[in-house]
Order: sequence, then structure tokens, then C-alpha cells
Amino acid sequence: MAKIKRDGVLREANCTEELLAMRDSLDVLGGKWKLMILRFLTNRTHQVIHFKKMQREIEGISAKMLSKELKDLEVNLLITRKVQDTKPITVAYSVTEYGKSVLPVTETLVQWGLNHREKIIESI
Amino acid sequence: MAKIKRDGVLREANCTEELLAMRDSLDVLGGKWKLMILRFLTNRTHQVIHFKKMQREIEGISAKMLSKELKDLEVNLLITRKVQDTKPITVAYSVTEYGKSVLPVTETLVQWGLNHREKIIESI
DNA sequence: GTTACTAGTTACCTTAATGAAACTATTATG
DNA sequence: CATAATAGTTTCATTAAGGTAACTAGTAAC
Repeated sequence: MAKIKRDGVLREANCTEELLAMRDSLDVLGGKWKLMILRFLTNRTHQVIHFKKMQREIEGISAKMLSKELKDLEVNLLITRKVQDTKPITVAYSVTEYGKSVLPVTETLVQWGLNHREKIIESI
Repeated sequence: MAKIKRDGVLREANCTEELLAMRDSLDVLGGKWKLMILRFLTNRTHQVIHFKKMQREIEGISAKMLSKELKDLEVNLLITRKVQDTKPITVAYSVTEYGKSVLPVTETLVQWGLNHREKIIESI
């Protein structure tokens, strides 16, 4: 296991410390939609993404949940929200550089999900 | 984006497909405790892990939740449960080989959590 | 003036998730 | 006989999560 420095001394990084780090991640990224939204936005950094577009393309999410989750992600500096002076007004959402740091997480989840589906299918 | 074969033709893997895979992962691994438990067990494949030990070392989990989550993980073939004929009886839990396939997921979450904590601290 | 689009918000409701504490059962120790 | 350890289960309660549908507000097209 890795060594880390704390309280001025080197000591063994114990499992507890790893679990606490994971708890931090899950507090910020956990729940049904946050990682989905981040993945969606990260896949489309070359496009302007509006609220309604996300609601249409992220299957199953309601306006209420989308609105709430977007606020949470913005507070944690993972996405930005920009009102555009169009008529009717539109709001452009995009991932921040920091938000892009979540990509390895969503990538492992996508890969695991694909593999899991294969495993389920071949077990029938 | 990667190409995948479906319906006998090659077509572009769209975001929807990635999101569906992630949805599958979250359905199996989501929630407050499952990834914590898997990480804990994966870190201790060289030890025998009993119910009470997990309850003591996974901070904040109750007997009820631990019991329920362990059942879910067992159903999905991610862990095994073995009753040992000791007095008092003990039950040994361990990750399966398939359960170990979740390691990349927990690893990225641990790393992201460590990085996130740093970022929070330096932003004060 | 009615319909439709944008981007949400609000109220109401149901279900899922979680927790605390008490409890069962077995066996051993003092 | 009381205490303590194992591995949970059960009951009761609360909180969090999530859904539906109606609604606001501004603007434009028909």
C-alpha cells in the first residue's frame, strides 16, 4: 500500500483513508444522475448544450431532477451555466476543466457496464 | 468515438449507449455502501473478514445496511459468503474474481476523492 | 388571441434509503 | 446466573430521492 505523509510523519496509508476519500467522491458525484450528466457534457464539449436538449437525451430524467442536479454540479465547480441572450433565452451548460477530471471515473463505469451486460447475456 | 456492431451493421456508438452502460453499472454498484464494501474486501483478500469486523471498520454503516448490501453483492456474484463452523459461528466474506473487476472503478474514485480534498483545502 | 418554444419552478405525492435500538439464537467465560 | 461475543433480524421512524403535472414568464409565429 502507498505511503502518505500526515501530521509530519510517514505512516502507512490504511484502508480507512482510502474509504474516506471514496466517501468524499460519492458525496459529490453520487446519486442517480450526476455522473450521467457529467459524461453527457464531456462527450459534447464541441457543442452548445441547452437544458431541453439534455432533458431529451438523458433518458428518464425529469426537469425537476435535471435542474437540481445541475445546480449541485455548478456549486462544486464541475460545470458552468451561461445564460445566452437569444429569443427565447437559452442556457448553455458545459463541463469545466475540473469537471473533466471526472472522466476516468465515468470511463471505468462505462467499461464495467458494457462488460457486465456481456456477462449477463452469456450467463443465460 | 468507438464503433460497435449491432443489428448486423456497424454504426457509431452514440452517447446514449454509453449512458445506458453507465446506468447498468450504477444499478448494480450504486448507493452509499456497495463500492465501499467492495473496496474494503478487495484490500484484504489475504485476510478472513467477518461481519463484525466490517461493521467496525467501515465507518458509519449499520448492521442492517451491511446485511442488506452484502446480500445484494452476493446475488450479483461480486462477493461470496461462507459460514464457518466455529463457536460462536463466524461468517467469512470475500470478493470473487468478478468482484475484483470493480477495482478500476473504486481506484478512480479513491484518486478523485484524494485530489478533490486537496483542491478544497487549497481553495480556503 | 391561441399555440409553441425556451427554462425552469412549485406543489403534491410515493417510494426508496437509511438509521437507532431492541431483539433472537448460540456458545463460552467468570 | 450474568456478561459477552458472534451474526444477524425486526420494528419503528425519519430522511432523501424521485416522479407527475401544473404553472410562471418572456417572446414569437400563425
